[in-house]
Amino acid sequence: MPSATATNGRETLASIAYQRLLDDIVGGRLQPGTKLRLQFLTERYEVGNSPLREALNRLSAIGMVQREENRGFRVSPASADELSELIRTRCWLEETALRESIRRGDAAWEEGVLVAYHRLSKRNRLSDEQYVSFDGTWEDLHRAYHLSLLSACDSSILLGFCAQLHEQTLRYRNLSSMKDYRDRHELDEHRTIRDAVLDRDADAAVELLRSHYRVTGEIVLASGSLS
Amino acid sequence: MPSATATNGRETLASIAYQRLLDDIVGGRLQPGTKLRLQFLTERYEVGNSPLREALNRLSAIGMVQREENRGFRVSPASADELSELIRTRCWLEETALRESIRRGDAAWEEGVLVAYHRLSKRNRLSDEQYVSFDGTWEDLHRAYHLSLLSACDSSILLGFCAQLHEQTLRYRNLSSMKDYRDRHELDEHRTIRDAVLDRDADAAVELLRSHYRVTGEIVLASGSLS
DNA sequence: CAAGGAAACAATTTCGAAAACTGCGCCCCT
DNA sequence: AGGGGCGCAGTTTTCGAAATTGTTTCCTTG
Repeated sequence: MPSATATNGRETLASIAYQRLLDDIVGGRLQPGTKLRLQFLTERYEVGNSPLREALNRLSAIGMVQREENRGFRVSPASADELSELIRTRCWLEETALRESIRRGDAAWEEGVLVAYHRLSKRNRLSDEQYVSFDGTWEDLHRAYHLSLLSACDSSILLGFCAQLHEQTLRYRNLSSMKDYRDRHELDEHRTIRDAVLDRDADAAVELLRSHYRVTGEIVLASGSLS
Repeated sequence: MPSATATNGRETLASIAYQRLLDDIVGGRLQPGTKLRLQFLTERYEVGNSPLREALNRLSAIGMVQREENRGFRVSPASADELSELIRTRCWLEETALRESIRRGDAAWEEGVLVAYHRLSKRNRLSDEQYVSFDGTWEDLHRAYHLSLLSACDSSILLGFCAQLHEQTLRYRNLSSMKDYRDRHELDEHRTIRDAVLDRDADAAVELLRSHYRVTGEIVLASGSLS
């Protein structure tokens, strides 16, 4: 099967449109503030307007697009202010989740963190082209790693909020033009965090994680490209 | 104009359906787990299925309804487990927001808290029937009071999450059959919290707020009516 | 009699067109 | 020259019907 729309079992046009729109917004291919006319979207994604409206409504609920009654949708604007608010909030929420996770996590959780880090580091050494597997993109592995750290916090609600913030900051990262930033010291940071977490050193792990986010944020901010 | 659909300027059928559905779900008039067939909803709210689907999609993004591809929507189930997760998460997030609010809040914020409490207490003394004003229902005032406490945290994202959790727990409160619980000691608790907040005593305020939520949660849990 | 499969039914999802709304330019009037 | 209203083009929103999917029932078969 060549064309892979593989997510899980069921698919509707609305979900497909949702996924592709989300990808294009997070991936930076749809610039912040862009007006999203239905005619344009219909041509681009080859689905009717009903599924598109469904997708847009769902995206507006997670803050990826803005809705104005009777005036349609546009990609959520991006600003330096919003980015720092995003990072600040993310630090708060993930501190809570991480402390709780370290406090409550069992052996299975530790192993999950270990495996997630392993996959990420393997993908980091090998380039995207060499690395052929079922695991998904680097971003998928990155997301999986970060969420695995928090996964033992025993609140799927909090976990969902953190995932939402992850997606939002990922968009800012993709908007700034730092393509090969990936291999800088990120892997070192991820390893250090992993070690602190597995040592159950909550204070150290939290400080490392917050610094990880703040540094990334500052690089994005410094790269210009934001108002 | 007799019939007041007054929110603000613009209205679409989709927004109206969204509001009414949200009201009915939070108000407990649509029981958890209820299958939401479009035909039924069309008759009940007198709008076509396109606006209804829009409303349902938006509601699913904030966790009020569940969506299963190709199988439609149902009101999100309610369980004792989810309620305690909700309360736990809410305590974490509001602790963060409240501490930050107390740390950063200015005079305008203090006055906002004061006014919100005043309106709530006035509505508490007078019954709904006596009290005629532009302020909205008791629940509106209650929500406004709680959010005013957090409003200086300088993160509209966090504030939005807290509002979402408020709505979810409100649904559980309405599901349990404690009608006249309102006047028990709630006003006392609200006053005590207000005083601690205006004294800038973060530790005390947080402890009072968390206890406020936990006690309410336990009363709801004790009232039975949940699996 | 149980199991498998096809057909009818019920519900959701999607499409295409009509209706409603917004924004803008134009004209008229003062 | 300036201000206000009218109408037109473009877009969104909504509706009603068609297509798709899931479910049940009944018939056939081993």
